[in-house]
Amino acid sequence: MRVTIAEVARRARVSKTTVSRVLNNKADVDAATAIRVREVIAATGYIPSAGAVGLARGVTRTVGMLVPGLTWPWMGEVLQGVADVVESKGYGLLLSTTNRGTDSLGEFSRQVSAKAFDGLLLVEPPDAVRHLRVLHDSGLPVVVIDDRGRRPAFPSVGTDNRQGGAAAARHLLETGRTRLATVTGPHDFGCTADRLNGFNEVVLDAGLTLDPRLIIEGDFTSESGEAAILQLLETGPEFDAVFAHNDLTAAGVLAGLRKAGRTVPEDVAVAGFDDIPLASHTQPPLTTIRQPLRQMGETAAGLLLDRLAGAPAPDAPLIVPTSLVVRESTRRRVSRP
Amino acid sequence: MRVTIAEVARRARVSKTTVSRVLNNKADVDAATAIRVREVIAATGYIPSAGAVGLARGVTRTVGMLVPGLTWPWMGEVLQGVADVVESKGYGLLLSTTNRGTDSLGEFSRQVSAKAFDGLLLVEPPDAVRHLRVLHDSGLPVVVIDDRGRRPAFPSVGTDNRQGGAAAARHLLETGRTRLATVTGPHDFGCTADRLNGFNEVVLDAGLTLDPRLIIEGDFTSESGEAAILQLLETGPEFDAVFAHNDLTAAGVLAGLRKAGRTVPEDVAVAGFDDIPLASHTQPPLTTIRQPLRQMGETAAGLLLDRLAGAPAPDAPLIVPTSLVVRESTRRRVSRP
DNA sequence: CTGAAAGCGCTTACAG
DNA sequence: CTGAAAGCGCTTACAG
Repeated sequence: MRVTIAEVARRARVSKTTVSRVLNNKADVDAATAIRVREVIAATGYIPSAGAVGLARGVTRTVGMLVPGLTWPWMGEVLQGVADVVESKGYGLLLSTTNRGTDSLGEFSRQVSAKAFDGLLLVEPPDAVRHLRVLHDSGLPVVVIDDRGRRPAFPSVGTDNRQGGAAAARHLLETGRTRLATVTGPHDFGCTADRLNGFNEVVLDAGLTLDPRLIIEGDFTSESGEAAILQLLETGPEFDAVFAHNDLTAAGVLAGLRKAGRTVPEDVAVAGFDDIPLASHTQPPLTTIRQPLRQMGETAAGLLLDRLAGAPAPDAPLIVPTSLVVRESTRRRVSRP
Repeated sequence: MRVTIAEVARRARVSKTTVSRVLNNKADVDAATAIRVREVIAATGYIPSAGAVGLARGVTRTVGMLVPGLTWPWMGEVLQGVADVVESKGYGLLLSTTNRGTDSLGEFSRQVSAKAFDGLLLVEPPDAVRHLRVLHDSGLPVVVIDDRGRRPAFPSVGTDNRQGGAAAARHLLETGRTRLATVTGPHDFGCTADRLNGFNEVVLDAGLTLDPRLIIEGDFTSESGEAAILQLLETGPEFDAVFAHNDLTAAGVLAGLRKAGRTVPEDVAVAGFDDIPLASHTQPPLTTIRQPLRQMGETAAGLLLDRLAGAPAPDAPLIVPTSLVVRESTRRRVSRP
């Protein structure tokens, strides 16, 4: 039989009110009384029912998190970052996915409306945006983890895609490459434009230009990377480096180059974006722009918890910086005579 | 302002009892009344408060899931499988990790005791086993997803490690290899023994024997795979195939062989276990024994939900079969004259 | 077929 | 410093 506050009160010969007071560390409880109550609590192993507390207090100490899918290569890191801070603050994490489509969103909306959680963490909502506006406007604190650079209307945390693109260009130029190709992400993603712009800017600064024929749109899959390279090799101008807008694409680029008999990094240098686990295991290991995924998760969760604690929403997206991770795929060529 | 059952009752000119009845599709409600109530519900967008329902009914329609870490390469698939069935049944998924050690476990135990969920899904509890016994004995339905082959005392779902090991051996022998090396998982994991035994059995059946000097213990990291191979190459007898007990280890094996100048699959064939996303992107792509991770998650969640619905606990672990995924790393050698 | 009332396990004014 | 009572938003015997 579960022990309740009434049982504790009975055993400690006080009212439920008093037990509640010591439970919540309110002042104005006689020291001796408090000790007695604490002893009973310890002896019975009493833990307040989360549901009852939530109902009485109007909060759940739970945050919801809605993600498009759990199998994406970078999702684990984000989740871990979120879980770390959420748990350390004593909150629960209620996870939902959108990948059953409308069904999931319906179910999810129910949970929201059922007040199953106090705040909401969102990863890159696919087409749920209008649902979200409603939620947000109805007072539910929302923070989005934005890997697409959409700069949403809600508080969000993202990464510096422009700076990342610039770092990639700088690095490729430093290793002596001059004919730079790019396989981008989908053109309607904000991050694609940002990465491309940062990249382009550095190239221009170096007195070079980006050949438009060397910019191919991909879709963030390795298949698209391989296809892009094969196409480039067949019909495009020569190039000595490829910047892929994510690591999966870069892996496809490596595969394509290998099939075509080009060596990396001797013939062509390849750089990716993300630094997913795969990146260090490709052949050759992949130079990439690291997204601080875990830190993004931590930051987002921290921001949400702050808002639940009453902090105002920040007026601009929180941006965590990328960093360059150099591996074999961009090693400087041995200079030829 | 949130709309409550009282508000719906007032507008529909019935009692809360009646509203509750139509909400829960009980019989014995006048058709016209029911329609009227439903209209009010639709008009107000009323959704019952999950907390209040839970308190009144004594259940939360939420399952907890405790995982050692979210960044493990195969965790995403398992989570996705779990989330799919849990969500499709209208349950919530409350996620916790153990990776803050004792803290997390304490927090988690609180949630359990606070009755924050109806049942519990466990991934390979590190040292939480005795906590678990207590929970389970106290009536909380528990299902463990077992990737270590410990054959726990609770209902569990696992994979057929023995059969997987056998399939690996069979495949390597079929490609003409005869001197088989193995880099195992930690020796105290049940899956290590099972994979090894299945492997060994097939080898014996083929009239060959496993050279004990060609069996090295690893720890499931790529570093351990690379180290094992380098050691074998330096001090061990010759070998023409390696079975690594997981894909990460196999990736290390590939790296070690490459450093030593051995080619795969020409000089040495390599097979892994798991089929994590990495496996198809190594060079050469890795033949591996696929663990049906997502299916394991689905099965475990289904089992738990069945138990919540009153089904008895199965008396034996549920075992989902592995399958062989053939890629380049074990391609048959072109026969030499 | 329907409703008043008690109860789920807490918290929180309010009164003393 | 302490407790009785109302309330959080539901469900469920029970009575009609």
